Amino acid sequence: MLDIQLLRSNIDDVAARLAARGYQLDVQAFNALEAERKALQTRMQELQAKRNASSKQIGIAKRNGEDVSAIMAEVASLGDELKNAETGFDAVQKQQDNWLMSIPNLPHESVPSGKDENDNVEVRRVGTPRSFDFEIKDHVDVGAPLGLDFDTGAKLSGARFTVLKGDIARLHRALAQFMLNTHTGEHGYLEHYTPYIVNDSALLGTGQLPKFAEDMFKVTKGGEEGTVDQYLISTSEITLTNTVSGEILKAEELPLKFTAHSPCFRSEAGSYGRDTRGLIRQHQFDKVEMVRIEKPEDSYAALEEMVGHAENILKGLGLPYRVITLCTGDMGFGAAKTYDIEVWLPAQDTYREISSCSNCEAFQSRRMMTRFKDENGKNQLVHTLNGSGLAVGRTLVAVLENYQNADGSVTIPEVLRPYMGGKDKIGG
RNA sequence: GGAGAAAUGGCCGAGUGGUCGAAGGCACACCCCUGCUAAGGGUGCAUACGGGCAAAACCUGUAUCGAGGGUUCGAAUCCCUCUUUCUCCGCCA
Repeated sequence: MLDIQLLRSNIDDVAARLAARGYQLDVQAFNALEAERKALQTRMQELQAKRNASSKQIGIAKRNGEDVSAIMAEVASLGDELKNAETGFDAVQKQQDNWLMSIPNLPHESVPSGKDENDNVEVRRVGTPRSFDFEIKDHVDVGAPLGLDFDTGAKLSGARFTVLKGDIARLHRALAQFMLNTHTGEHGYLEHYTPYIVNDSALLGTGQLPKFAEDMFKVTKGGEEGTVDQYLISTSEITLTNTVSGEILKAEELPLKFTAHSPCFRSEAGSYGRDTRGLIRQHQFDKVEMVRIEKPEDSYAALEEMVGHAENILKGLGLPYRVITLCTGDMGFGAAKTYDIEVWLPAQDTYREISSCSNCEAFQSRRMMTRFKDENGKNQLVHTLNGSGLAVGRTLVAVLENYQNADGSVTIPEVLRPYMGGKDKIGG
């Protein structure tokens, strides 16, 4: 959520910055709504003040045993007018809130401007794609004999669900373990285990709602709609970030660095026909997530550091990758700046996204009301960051493709072998 | 699932219809006093939004005592619904 004060004082500037990310801010509509709000609020508050003053007088008069019928009559006449003013104000306020909640974040000044993914800027490439002296297979064909089973997944749950069996299930688990151990042991993140079902308030906090309900899986308890809507998490960014919603943190507690391994559920609405083959785009996939709660002045250094933490996983696994800065037009709703990490997939002969690290600045904390007390004792909104470290399913894809051998086996990256009972390869 | 109790400021805790945004204590900040320590005295100390202001300081208004509704001229206090916590019973991995 943007600061409404900024909209009030600098709306043209805000509109221009939003235009860079392809969002048309309706300045006129805002100004009209704002004028209406101001008039209604002033009127309402005047009436409330009048009522409060009269009620106070009644109290005093009664205590002194005086006659109060005159004041009673006077204040009674306020009733309807006050009720109307309150109703009107509430309606406008709600309209303004909903609208505000649907405006994306402002891009940071360092973000390259551009229209779509073609305007993203490559920052660096690390590692050299391996050259193969045999006909390579994609991960679907490499994985099939090892226990990668799309048919059974489809039988159980439909398209975009998969069953992993045997060594490949273990490899999948090994990847998550390696990531989690690295982030907790070497990067200083606190491991969390969190719910996979959350209330809508959490999704409002991190920005999945109100705008992106169609991307989520909604769940019901016993088949009945409860008093609050609940959803499967699409990322543990939601739970990790919302652990501090509504809190006023102490400055010395910051930064907070959280990590969790969780499944992610995404309806993938609107992606029919895209990445239908294989594990790339699933309704359910695992991810190890990093979340950081930072002081504003530290958040951009933290973003760089967190990208480095995600990169360390790829370096450890020996997978070639590149880091790109998303342009203004390609960033997600809540991000002020995003780096994507793309891993080399030899069968696709291209780099594919495997991590996304974003600084949301105060966009989420303003929605969640997460603040900290600064040196002057003032409450300031924190900055929130999140990043995949990494998407486990896609990492599995990358390992299968990059480490495949001519005989159909897959070499296990060195760092994973302790998790694989010491094996150096599977299959073949 | 059943029965009961509870939810108040950073924390503890008083407050059952009227100068209550809320006593008191703790914590915290500043000042005074005290030759250390401890104790004592004073002052300050919730949040959001609106208006005044170019802005800060400040002044002022409104709202907020788990959430949402209701009764009333007036609600922390009464009524309803919900949420959460605790105790007991049942069920269950």
